[in-house]
Amino acid sequence: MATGRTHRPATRSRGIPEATVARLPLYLRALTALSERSVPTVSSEELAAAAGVNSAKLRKDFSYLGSYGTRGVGYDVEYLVYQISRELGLTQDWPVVIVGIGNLGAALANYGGFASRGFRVAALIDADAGMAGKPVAGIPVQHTDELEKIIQDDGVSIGVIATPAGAAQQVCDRLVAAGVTSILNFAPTVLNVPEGVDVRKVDLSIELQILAFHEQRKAGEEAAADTVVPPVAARKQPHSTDQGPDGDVPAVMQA
Amino acid sequence: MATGRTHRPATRSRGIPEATVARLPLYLRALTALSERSVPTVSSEELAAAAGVNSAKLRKDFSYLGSYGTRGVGYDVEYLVYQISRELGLTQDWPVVIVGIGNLGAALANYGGFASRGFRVAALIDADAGMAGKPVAGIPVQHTDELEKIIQDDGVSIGVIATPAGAAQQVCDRLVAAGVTSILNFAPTVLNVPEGVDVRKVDLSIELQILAFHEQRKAGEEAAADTVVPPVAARKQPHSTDQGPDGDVPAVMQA
DNA sequence: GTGTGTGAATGTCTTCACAGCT
DNA sequence: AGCTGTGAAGACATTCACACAC
Repeated sequence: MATGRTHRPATRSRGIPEATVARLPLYLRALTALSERSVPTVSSEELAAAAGVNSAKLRKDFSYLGSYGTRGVGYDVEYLVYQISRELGLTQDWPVVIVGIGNLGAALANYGGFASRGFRVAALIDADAGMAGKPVAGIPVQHTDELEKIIQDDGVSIGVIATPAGAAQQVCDRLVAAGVTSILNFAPTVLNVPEGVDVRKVDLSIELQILAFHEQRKAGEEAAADTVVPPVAARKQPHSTDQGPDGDVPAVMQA
Repeated sequence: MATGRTHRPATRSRGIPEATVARLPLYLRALTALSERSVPTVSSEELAAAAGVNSAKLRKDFSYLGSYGTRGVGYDVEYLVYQISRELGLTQDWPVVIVGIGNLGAALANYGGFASRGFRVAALIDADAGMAGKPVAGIPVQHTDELEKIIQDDGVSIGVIATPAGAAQQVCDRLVAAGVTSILNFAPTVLNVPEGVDVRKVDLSIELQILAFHEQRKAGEEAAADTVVPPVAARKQPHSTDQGPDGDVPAVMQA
């Protein structure tokens, strides 16, 4: 699945499943919190609870990275933080441009977790000439004309699109032409990109619609006490919390 | 999987796969665009291209809803819009509260796709008393004290959390206690909720980290021309576009 | 005893390929 | 002739359950 999976035996090969990659940031966040509290080691059970997944999944995930735990003891927090950071490529820092500095763009620029985790806002870009020079989150907004120059000068490979839907494809084309190969798209549009460029999208309205679907389902069920289903007891999740967190199976990897 | 799947044969039962549910909003958006251009019918191939998926997947997805197409012809646009809207529960309108009116909350409040698709912003809530009364997107911000009253009076079942991470769990608890059963969480925290409450999370920093992983991989590959992999040709996606869109396999459905 | 690491089993999603309706 | 709808195959992901290391 990954781009070039060689046929190596199995363990520690290149070839971490996408589902696992999507959870690594979650583990990393939980581990960072533990690290700040100076907790030295953690069991899969504890860490899984903090990350909102179940422990078997977590252990399987970690097994793709290598054998970083100690049987009977658990995982060394600092060591794991480092290993996951490295695996995710966060030991280097990635310059990022944000295009479209409306409320959303400003929110992103102000977002703390940005700078803290290997990302650096290289530039804020907006099409409105009136915004040029105005500082947002301490960084002066620049006009779209500067886009190509900035990307090339700073070696930016990750772009964030926070423009209205109508402008997104055009911005995307310019980003890609200038050398960006990963795009995080907040505009509600499907972007067309050439092969080799990754796109991930974040779409508020889609998330809400999915919630509405489940919400509707719940309402329908109350009325349907005629089916074979015991009122509410039949739900999954036998025991504890397990913030069935979400999932998110990217498979972005495309054209 | 779903809450109470009865053992009925197969077709048109309750039991639309989560992966399908996650794509329905995408189809709906593409169909709405076609509808606005007064296109009467569309083939699975065309619609799939517009939504950024492949046509087999789209047909399979629609088959869970029923047989709404016509062989040799395609799908009736208006009819499909209606059927998908109904399936997603968008024919009723859902009052939503947004808690935390910073840049992000304001961006969400201003987001157009909101009102247009069955959602109505019932209230904007912020803990800062200084913001009370100030209009955002034409709606006056209210203080957190009003939270419970608003939820009960308006019968709000969907809440959006756009607060800082530190406040999120507390806000969540209050939302749930007041009757909210679906939560869209923008704060970078794992929320603990009782069984029966759905949580979806949107997390900028996680998305960026996933992009960084793939970005790093690309960089590594260029150097690794020693493996059995032809430089760049081995990538998937044999032919056309197919905005390998993303995926997103929720499985939220839990406690 | 305790908790990791992992084969094997199960479940879910995607893709193929073609029968069957229009 | 064209395009949908869907069984069957394959890929992927999760969960189980236990051997093994500490």
